Amino acid sequence: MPPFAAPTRSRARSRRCAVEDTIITQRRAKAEALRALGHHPYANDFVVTDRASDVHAAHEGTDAPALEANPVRVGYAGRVMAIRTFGKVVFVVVADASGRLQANLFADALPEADWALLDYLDVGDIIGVTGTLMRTRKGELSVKADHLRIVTKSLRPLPEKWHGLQDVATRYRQRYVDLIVNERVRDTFRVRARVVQYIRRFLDDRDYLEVETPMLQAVYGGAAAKPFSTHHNALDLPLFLRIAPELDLKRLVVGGFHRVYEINRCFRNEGISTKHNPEFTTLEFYQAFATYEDLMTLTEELLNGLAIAIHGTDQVTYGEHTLSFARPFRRLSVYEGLTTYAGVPADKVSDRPALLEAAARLGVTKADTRPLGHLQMEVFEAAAEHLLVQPTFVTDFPLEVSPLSRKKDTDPTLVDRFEIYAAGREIGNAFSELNDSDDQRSRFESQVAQRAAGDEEAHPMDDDYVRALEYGMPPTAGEGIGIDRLVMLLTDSPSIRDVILFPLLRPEG
RNA sequence: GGGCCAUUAGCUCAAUUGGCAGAGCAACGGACUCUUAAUCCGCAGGUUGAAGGUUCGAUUCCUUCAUGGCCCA
Repeated sequence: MPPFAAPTRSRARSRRCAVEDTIITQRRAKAEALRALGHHPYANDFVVTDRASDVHAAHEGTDAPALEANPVRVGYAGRVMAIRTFGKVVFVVVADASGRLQANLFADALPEADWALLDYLDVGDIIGVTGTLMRTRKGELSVKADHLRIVTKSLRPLPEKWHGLQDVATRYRQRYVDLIVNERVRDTFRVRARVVQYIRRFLDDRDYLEVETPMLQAVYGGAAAKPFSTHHNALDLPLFLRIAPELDLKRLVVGGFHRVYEINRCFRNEGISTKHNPEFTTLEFYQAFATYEDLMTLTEELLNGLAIAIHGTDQVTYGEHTLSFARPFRRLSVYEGLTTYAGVPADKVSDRPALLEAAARLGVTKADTRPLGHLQMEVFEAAAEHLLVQPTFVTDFPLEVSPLSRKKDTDPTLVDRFEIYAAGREIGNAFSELNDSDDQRSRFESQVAQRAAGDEEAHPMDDDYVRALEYGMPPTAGEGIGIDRLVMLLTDSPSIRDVILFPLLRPEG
């Protein structure tokens, strides 16, 4: 950085924060005033006995006379989301982790010392309240406070109450603020947790074993992608962050764990978009003595059950679409897709000039140098991918783009593989696994050759994986599902960043 | 990597052809014992993302940069 830049930037920062600083200064002064009154502004001794949502659930139907006749004591704590002052009555909207419950502060019902705290109370503070349940004249179930504590003094002002926080950069950088003020964001991540929980239960119930395999790998593989590189100092060893757990999971199948799965992070050193974050979460599962067709059935069951578990129906709204997860899902072979969507005649799907013509028509560039299978997939993706809105199994992929998949018995140029698409995006990828070790070795060799020819995403050789197959892997089918993309569908989120708590951004200046 | 768009008060947003930079919420001072985005009175808050340029005059036009968004690769 040029030496003259530093003072310019620091001056800009202090200027920008000048007003905010006055608010922080005011609030810090309030915290000091609380200390002077003998109140710890960061006390940790308030006893919480109730949660807002439980209180609402338990007393939803209790009317005002009943609450007066049989007083219900409540002690709860949460963040102040709104303060409405009417002289000797103050209404405070308090949000805890479960929901909101209004505290009604009456001057004649609170100790004088507690009432005095109102002078130092701001929206954003975390308070503890005890009192009895009541209903306001408008009927709101709320707490008539007989004790108020400021448990945590907040120094920074929250975003505006009605519009919340809109600026996406701030929402992602300061997710904690986003979560405080945007209810929908909290819901999204609650759904995400339920999705993962559902999947675990689904697989556990089917006797799959959950495992954890290395994220740091000396040899990466299992997908066509560029890895992150790192280095282990003690071993002086170059390492990669895994791009997929696939090869380790299949080693476990060789070892006798015939049903395994892993839900965890993968890393790909590639571009960022609404569909791509450099680190993302996948489910991968492998089942011995199964075929990719078995996995289509299993996938239908999983996604259908998941939609119903989350939304209560297999019809899921995503943007302008309604996705139907009713079984069975549509099936479409790559060749059918080339004909239907790319206008390639059915007898020309392996004809290079016909594919190049379609590629040119679709605006696919640099297609002419790629092996046939890559060309077919580039044309397919350009023509069809964005149109596959309803859940669709795309089947029968070319061999060249599937170096770990089993060849079709009926056509050795194709493999027993499918990808599941929904909302115009790939959600998952599955195949009958290649367990012929000699075939696998030669597939790796051709990958290495493609790599040498400039394909940075081609697989490197993995001798140990071939050695594992030489011991014999039972016939197996395996699948990977992008958890982030799946959660996007189930939470109606347009960007992957909406379903990742802390998506990657450039550091702040 | 390329194209387009955006960046104005803590937050959400205005600002006519290049002519005094505004509002709501939040804050601050005050009134108010039933509000639900409470209401009312008052007050304060800005080097308009950064650096240059054109101009008597720039939030506005031009260049570069930064950050973000969308589309394409």
